[in-house]
Amino acid sequence: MDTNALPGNVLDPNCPSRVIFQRIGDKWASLVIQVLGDGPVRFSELRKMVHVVTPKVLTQTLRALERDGLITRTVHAQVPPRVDYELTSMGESLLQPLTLLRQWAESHVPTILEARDTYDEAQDDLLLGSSN
Amino acid sequence: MDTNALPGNVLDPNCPSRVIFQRIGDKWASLVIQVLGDGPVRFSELRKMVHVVTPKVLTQTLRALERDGLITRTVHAQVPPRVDYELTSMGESLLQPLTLLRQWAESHVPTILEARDTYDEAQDDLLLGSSN
DNA sequence: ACACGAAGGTATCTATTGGATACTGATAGC
DNA sequence: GCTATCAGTATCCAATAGATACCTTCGTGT
Repeated sequence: MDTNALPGNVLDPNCPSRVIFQRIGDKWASLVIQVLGDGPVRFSELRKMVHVVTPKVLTQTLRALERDGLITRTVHAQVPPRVDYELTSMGESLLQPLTLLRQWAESHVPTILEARDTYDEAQDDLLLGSSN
Repeated sequence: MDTNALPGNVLDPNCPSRVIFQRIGDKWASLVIQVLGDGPVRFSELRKMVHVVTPKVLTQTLRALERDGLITRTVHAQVPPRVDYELTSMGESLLQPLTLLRQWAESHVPTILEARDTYDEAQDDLLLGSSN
């Protein structure tokens, strides 16, 4: 009997919502989506904008996002090749929650950096203080 | 509201906001914070609620969140020991954007699963194409 | 006296992932 | 021919996540 007949329970590892939640939180995926918020961008531009990501990892990220229907990949038959990545409407719908999160992060930078300093100093004191 | 001139630019790898943004998106951190949204929880309870996380990784996650001032760690001097983890007010302020993201994920589960099926079938067709 | 169990972790080892770097293939321009 | 461009692969190595075993402290049961 699973306690999660609900469609979404991020705490249940068997629930797809957890996988999806973690895909959104992916190191690069969320950045890519935010970059694409201003319109289609080609591969090499993405690499420059979301620096410093290696081509392998960027490709993996883009494929995963494409597979999940968040972006589209359009190959223009020309040489040198041109490939545009663009948000789908579902991808666009993710923009707002992601932006809120980014704004939270940006507005709390000073507080967090301060907390880190305090924490690190306390750790130093522990190590040096008792000489155990 | 100008989001580009802010001191934080998640696209800049040298900017702390990117590090913080990615800490929020961490696989376990975001789940832990949501669990703590209902009040303090002890270590062993966290392990059960956020399954399946190993103690090592949970400890790493909790330490990182504590260092960033998002949670507090309270040791009760008793045997067996009791350690409670609790959101700080900053941690609580993260709850809402995180909840929005979770709700987005949960509400888009069916669409995404469908997109995956479609994508995977297309890939299969490509691979088998020569023999079709 | 002895062992056991609970809670909150560490220690250690291996599997998976991420990252750096080099390379490919098609073609247009020199 | 030689080179440059673009969108990736291929390969190898380092960093991270995960599985498992173990530690400590003390109250309780036998």
